Amino acid sequence: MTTPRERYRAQVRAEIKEKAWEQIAASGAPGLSLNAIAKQLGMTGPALYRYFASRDELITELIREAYGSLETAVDAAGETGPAGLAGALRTWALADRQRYFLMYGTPVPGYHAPEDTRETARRIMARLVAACAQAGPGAEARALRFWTRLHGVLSLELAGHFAGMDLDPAELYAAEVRSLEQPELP
Amino acid sequence: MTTPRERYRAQVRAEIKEKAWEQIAASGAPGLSLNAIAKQLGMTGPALYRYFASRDELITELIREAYGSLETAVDAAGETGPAGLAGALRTWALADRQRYFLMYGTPVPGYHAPEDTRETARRIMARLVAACAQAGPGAEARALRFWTRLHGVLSLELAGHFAGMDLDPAELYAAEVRSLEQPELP
DNA sequence: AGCTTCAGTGATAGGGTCTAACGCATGACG
DNA sequence: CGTCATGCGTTAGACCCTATCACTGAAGCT
Repeated sequence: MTTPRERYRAQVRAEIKEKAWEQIAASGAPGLSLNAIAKQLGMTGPALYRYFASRDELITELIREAYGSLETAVDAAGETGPAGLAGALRTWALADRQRYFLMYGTPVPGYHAPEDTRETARRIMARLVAACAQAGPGAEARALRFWTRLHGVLSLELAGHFAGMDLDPAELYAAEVRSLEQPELP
Repeated sequence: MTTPRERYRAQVRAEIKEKAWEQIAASGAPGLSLNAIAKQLGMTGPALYRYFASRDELITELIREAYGSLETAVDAAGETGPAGLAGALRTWALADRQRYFLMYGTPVPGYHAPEDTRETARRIMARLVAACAQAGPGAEARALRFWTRLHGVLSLELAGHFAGMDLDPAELYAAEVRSLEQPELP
């Protein structure tokens, strides 16, 4: 049973995170400003500290959400095999590139992700291994290659490094997916 | 012929960039502070604006330097073929991970790299294509795979995503290098 | 009805970027 | 060699930011 206070609190927390996502999409994580969020919600800056202990904690919470949403996206791909999973990953990433970079982008020296996101990461990896198991032997190694190769194409595409290169990122991505379906020579 | 003024100016600019690199290595690009740099050099914050028009311009200059240093690293690898080039890339990246992420990390929405760094990037890519040409047909496609696959492993390693996974990043990297040496099935 | 809890406020400290006006030394030049 | 302009570095200040603190007032609870 939730009290009215708790419901209100959850509501405001959700609104803060929503505005935070908008700001991050617009100007990246370093551009996120608690003051600006508060203003958008019609309150003053310090009020937000009722809901998040610090700016870092808010960002950590967003990272948590990002991991969670990737997990549900991967789960939703279900038993569609490696190719289906790869497709789901790409559409998920393209839906919000800054969300992708929040997880896989430039690390902040000294920052360590909380343990629960690392657990989520492990679960996602397990899903990946399971999907690769039905495509041949050596599921772990296959899943690892899957991850690194797709991340390679995806992160470069999302960062805009293919701009002006007369190249279709989707095709490049698809080619890597195909490369993962055939067995690797030692 | 350089005047004393010019020499002094170049010297101070170099010192600023040196301290900037130290700060970036220690706390990432968002943590770079002109005030802190000025203090380290024994002057006050505004003095730095004699040397760089803005914080962004200083960072842009560092990005330029990063591209330049990667180009010289790649050039130094010379005619050692794809494998040698891959090794040079990895040691260059490991030498300063934040430098790598300055080039290939999270992009800032709205920021566009200056044209000369894009030219440097093209030259580096040309080197890569040349190295791949001696390893078989389809040099461009091969070079592209080379780039995306190595970046995939390297960026995940540098960001610490392999931590606690009981896995040797160097071996993973080497495996990808091997994968690039064999011809790809369509 | 009274009391407690807590959301939101303004004030304040301390940091950042960046502009503007000002002293002052140094190099340039007649 | 003396004069003068160039330009380096300063302080002051505008305007951001995060974060803390004491306080007010309303809402919920007993």
